Amino acid sequence: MIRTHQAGTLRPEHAGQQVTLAGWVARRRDHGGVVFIDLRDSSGSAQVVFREEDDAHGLRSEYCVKVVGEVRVRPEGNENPDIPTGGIEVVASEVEVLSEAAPLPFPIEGASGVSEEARLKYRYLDIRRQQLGDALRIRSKATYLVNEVMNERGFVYVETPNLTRSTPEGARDFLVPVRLQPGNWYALPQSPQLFKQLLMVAGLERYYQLTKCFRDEDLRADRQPEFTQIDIEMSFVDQDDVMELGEALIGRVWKETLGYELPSPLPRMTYADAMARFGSDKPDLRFGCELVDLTDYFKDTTFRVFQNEYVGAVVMPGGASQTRKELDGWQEWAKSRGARGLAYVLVQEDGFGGPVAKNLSEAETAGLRAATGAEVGDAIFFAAGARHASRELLGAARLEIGRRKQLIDESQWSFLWVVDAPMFEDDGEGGWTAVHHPFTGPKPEWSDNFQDHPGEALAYAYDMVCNGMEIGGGSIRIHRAEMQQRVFDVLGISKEEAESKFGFLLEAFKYGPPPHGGIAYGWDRICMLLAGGESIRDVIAFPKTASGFDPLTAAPTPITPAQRKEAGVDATPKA
RNA sequence: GGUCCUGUAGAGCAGUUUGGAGUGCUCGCCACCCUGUCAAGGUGGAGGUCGCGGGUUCAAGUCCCGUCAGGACCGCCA
Repeated sequence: MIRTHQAGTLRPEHAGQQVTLAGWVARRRDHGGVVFIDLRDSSGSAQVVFREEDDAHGLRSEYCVKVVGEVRVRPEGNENPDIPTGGIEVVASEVEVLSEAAPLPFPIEGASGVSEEARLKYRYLDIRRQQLGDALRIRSKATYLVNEVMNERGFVYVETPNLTRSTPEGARDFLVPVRLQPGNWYALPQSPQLFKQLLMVAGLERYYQLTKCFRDEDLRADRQPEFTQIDIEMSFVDQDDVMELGEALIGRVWKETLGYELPSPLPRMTYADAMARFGSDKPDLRFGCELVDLTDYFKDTTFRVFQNEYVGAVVMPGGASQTRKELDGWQEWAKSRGARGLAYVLVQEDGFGGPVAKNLSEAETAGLRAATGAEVGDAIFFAAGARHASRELLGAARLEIGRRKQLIDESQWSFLWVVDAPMFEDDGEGGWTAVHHPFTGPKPEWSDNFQDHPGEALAYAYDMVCNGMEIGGGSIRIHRAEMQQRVFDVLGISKEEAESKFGFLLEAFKYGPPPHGGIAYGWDRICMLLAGGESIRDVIAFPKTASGFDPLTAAPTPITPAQRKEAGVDATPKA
């Protein structure tokens, strides 16, 4: 090794030792006769002192240097209690510049306000900064913990292919041309879903993998075109078994990275409750402002807007003092979400304000505060219309209220399971579509008759939710051909279609498939939560921008005509 | 596909409402001074395609149109 010690590990007990350090010039304080350099390596940093004759004036930020010197306790009064190595300094006797650094595109030390574009282009410098470096270290630590827990529990780590076949359902596939078979294409997996079920047929019983998944959809703060899942599948299990494992896994990760003890067992909420109370299938329980169902309350109303399948409300504490501009802003906000607007009343000392108030009868206004729990000074937002859409609107309004009024306690963790989601939802064209995926089983009580009531049947599925974010989701799968056929029937998938899309899975299920179920956790999102990031880009070493561009490598790039020809991009597949 | 925000020196910003000389701030960079700092300090200096293209105007960073890039959201993401 070039060095004998790591800078961040030096303490007063090292005093008197001759050490060799290697790292980067973090900060320099040049006093002419004496020069201080903070030498940083992956362990932290330590102050190195040079005297005039050492000629350290030429050292610049982020030069990579080797320093030989003696550790000593700092002179009386010069200790810095704010840093771990503040009790000592290294008196340099020798310095070697291992490599120089050009002027930096942004500071490594100090100020954090740098555009993400610049940070991505010089990602290696961004990672040199403490925040991102720490985030990647937390991610690494958490990854080891996952492997530890899964190993302890007897899971078999299996790698599944990244070059596989396109399955038409779900997200858009990334496609890869195949030179050896011009005109034929691989797809990158959206998840190893079918493979892990095959591994259950294969008798492995317990499978897991930290695996990349690929989906060619528009990006968001919590979505990248390639992302990582902890993919898990288990045989001979019930829902409770998968949930127990998940709690143990996530609990261990939170405990050993953040020292936070997960409540055990985690609270469970049904999908129906979550929608009714929070207008979301992934409720953030860190604050109140629950939705109020006023459908009954307004059942005899003369106000036509409220003569609807569903009328609900959410209260904004202190919302009555909003300016006209702010209240108009809510209308714009609602319209941007595809709603007509967001009716509201303001609860004032002398009655109700706002344009909707005059449409309500005396009897309706009289009980409104009691019905909604609103206090003087609050605003009440209403949504009326189709039940599901109205609740989603109110749920989104609730989150917006939480943000604007800073009701969310960011120091809290709110974990829960959301269970009993519907199996199917209206596809808007008179048919049904799978809420989870077509291999998700019904809850046991629906196993015989889900096909007769597709709108009501509940899936044997579960989502783990943390702070209003879905961090994992799974289900108990169908393992009987007869039941799978009934699901395909509901979804309008013909035998031929099923055969062509999932034939290999159905074939496998002829050979004694065990009952099985599993779950997949969104690893980037989990690491983002652990690292306190605002975007999964904050925990990914080399992420892409919202348009799928990588500013560092400038990928994607055009291909040459020769590459195009060789790859067989334009070839017609043989019949 | 849609809505909104942003783009000014290497970084972060102000200036754009009300058009008038690239006007300014903090940091960084370069030179010099400086023997106890730790966001060191001082003096001086360099550094600009105001994202790009077009238009209006005597005059555009500023107004208009288009476009590109980044970000947030809606659609989408079984």
